[in-house]
Amino acid sequence: MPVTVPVLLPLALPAPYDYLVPEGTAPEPGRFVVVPLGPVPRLGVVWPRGEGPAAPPVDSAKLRPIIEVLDNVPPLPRVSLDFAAWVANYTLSSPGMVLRMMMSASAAFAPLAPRYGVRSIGPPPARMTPARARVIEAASNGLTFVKSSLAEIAGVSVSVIDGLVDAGTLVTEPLPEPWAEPFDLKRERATLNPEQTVAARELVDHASDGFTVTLLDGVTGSGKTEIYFEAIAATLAKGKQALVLMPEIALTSQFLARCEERFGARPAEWHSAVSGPMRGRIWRGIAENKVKLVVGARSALFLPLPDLGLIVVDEEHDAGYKQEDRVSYQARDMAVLRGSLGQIPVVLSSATPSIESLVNAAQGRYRHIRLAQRYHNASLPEIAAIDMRISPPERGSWLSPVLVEAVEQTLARGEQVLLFLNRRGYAPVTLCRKCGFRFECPNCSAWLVEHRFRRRLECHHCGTFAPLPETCPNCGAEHSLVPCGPGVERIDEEIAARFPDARRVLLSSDLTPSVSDLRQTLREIEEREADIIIGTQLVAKGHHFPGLALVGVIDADLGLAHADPRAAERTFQLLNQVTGRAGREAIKGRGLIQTYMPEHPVIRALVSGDRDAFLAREIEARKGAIMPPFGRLAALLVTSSVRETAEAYAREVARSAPQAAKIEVLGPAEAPLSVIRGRYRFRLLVKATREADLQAYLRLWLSQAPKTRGDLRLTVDVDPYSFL
DNA sequence: AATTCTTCGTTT
DNA sequence: AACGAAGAATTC
Repeated sequence: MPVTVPVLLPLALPAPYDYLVPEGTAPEPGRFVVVPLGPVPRLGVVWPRGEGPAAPPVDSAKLRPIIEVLDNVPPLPRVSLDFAAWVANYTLSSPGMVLRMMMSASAAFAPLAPRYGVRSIGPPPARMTPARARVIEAASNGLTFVKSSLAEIAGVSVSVIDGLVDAGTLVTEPLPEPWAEPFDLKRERATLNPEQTVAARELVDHASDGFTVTLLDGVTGSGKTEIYFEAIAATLAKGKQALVLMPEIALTSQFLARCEERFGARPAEWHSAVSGPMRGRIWRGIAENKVKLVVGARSALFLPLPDLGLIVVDEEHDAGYKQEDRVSYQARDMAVLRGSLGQIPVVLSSATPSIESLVNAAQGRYRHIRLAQRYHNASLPEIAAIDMRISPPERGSWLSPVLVEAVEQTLARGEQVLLFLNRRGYAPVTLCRKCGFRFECPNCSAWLVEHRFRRRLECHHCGTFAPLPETCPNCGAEHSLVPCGPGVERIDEEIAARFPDARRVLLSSDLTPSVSDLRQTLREIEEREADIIIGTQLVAKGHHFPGLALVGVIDADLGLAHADPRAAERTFQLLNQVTGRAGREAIKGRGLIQTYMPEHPVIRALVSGDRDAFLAREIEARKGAIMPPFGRLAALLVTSSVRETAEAYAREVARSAPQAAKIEVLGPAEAPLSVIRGRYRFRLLVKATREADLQAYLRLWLSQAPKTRGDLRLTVDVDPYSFL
């Protein structure tokens, strides 16, 4: 009888494949192995026998032996294997694709090239120069430096360093890993106010209870970070690993600095902008249980943390936690699942918690800690709506006179202003005044957005761009093209004209694509090197600007126009978060919201600060409609380059839907964004009650649905967030 | 996901 | 009959 083990490959396959192992050896589950797949060797992971979906037994003649067992790479911990199986099961994706996410650090599987640095060892060079002296001075503390950074500190070129290495003054040696430095848990912590102390105590006291979920729900500026720092400290003190998830990578820099202040060492950072070789080192450090604190984007959830003791999800309400492409998952929900598998506490932190989390707290599934006070007794910003029907902006302007005056007063006091508009570019639509032609994306059902800095028209859905022509492409008229509506670039233009002496910063993801540039800009704002910040939601999320006194929302109605069931909740969260940036410590904050519907419940809730009444209404509405979290949703998306093909197939799929109690199938309906990248889109929506087994239903349905053919694609999104 | 196999239409 | 492109099937 040949001895085999199941091996899961990071591919979209339904189950692991069996491979032969030499007699007497049995690589344990989680071990990385190289196996032949067809003509090519591939990296895979030994899977536990009998877990998850199994392929039908295979002809023993087909079995091929494992090529190599990677004993030098730390294996995936058992909990990661379980997690992969659960996530695959929950999201209806293949376990291989979840494994792929866990292996997204190819450098971790190659032999590690140690990084080298230089260290000063003494004898000064025979020939001394001013440049050399500066280097010796800079390196006099005896630490090992990365060559380029030492050169930068000393203000010399790298060749000077090389010269000193040749002269024997500096020596080249392997750099210690950044996490080799131990955390200093005895450091003096920030003084917590009584409310914070109680909250921190509660978190720390329950840290050993195994799996618990705590919703840390505190107004902006209430010091939630300081509170969960206590839980992190307690976790690190036990020698366990802690994971902090953040929705936006740009936010992590301020968090890293605070960690360093609090614990005296930097956590490992994990997101898409971390370089390949660095990913490899961090991945290994984590798998070897040497890295104890990780801060990262949603993908960090799939790191091989063998001794995880705490998960914190910061800004838990943020829609950025939902991944839509490939495996679609909600990182906040998967974090809770990971916590339950690891029997560890999970902390969800937010100033505007998601309705899902609030309901879970209200129903006793989550513990609920509320903080009503701002840290250092700073007061909450005063929020007011500007009724644009009563105080309309002048012609060609987007700012109401009320907002303009408030900006003037704030600048006069030497305080900072933030103007928020969640729309990139200069103008969302450009049309011809003569014939009414509008620029539309050739591949998507969307208007092209004018970007004046880049001097072109762009599609925000597929990325195509074209230069803005001089004449109308339809009627040939000259000087007839007019931009309609504002984007942040247009607000920037207006501010430049109105306040020529103010120092402006325009923050938009397309203008500051590199993380380091963005971090630099955020730092400059913090240092008060700007008076007016104009930005998209990039500025709304988490970053703290100490000098900010006024936040102006240019168009509060933007997010409310959609028929999206979460539109009101999301708009409330976003605007509460962005206005909450105003005023901390010594400065009294103010938020002004431009709107054409000041009577809308979202605007009223923001102005009155009565969050609970607004949320209670939203919760009741969800309950009545059996929408999440009172019911469950899944979306099926059918796409094809031919409209009729997509529609006909979507109907076939709908017809094949099994009958089930407590489950309802709606559609197909043409998606609101009916074409993206040249593909026509039709949607089906599955509504189920909480008791129904949604995944089992979907699996049954998909197994009996007609096969896709040609360029048809069918994707499933469990717990969809976007309805476009 | 990547490669091989199958089918079908076109070319010589 | 030979060739090529496009789609379907297979990989332990």
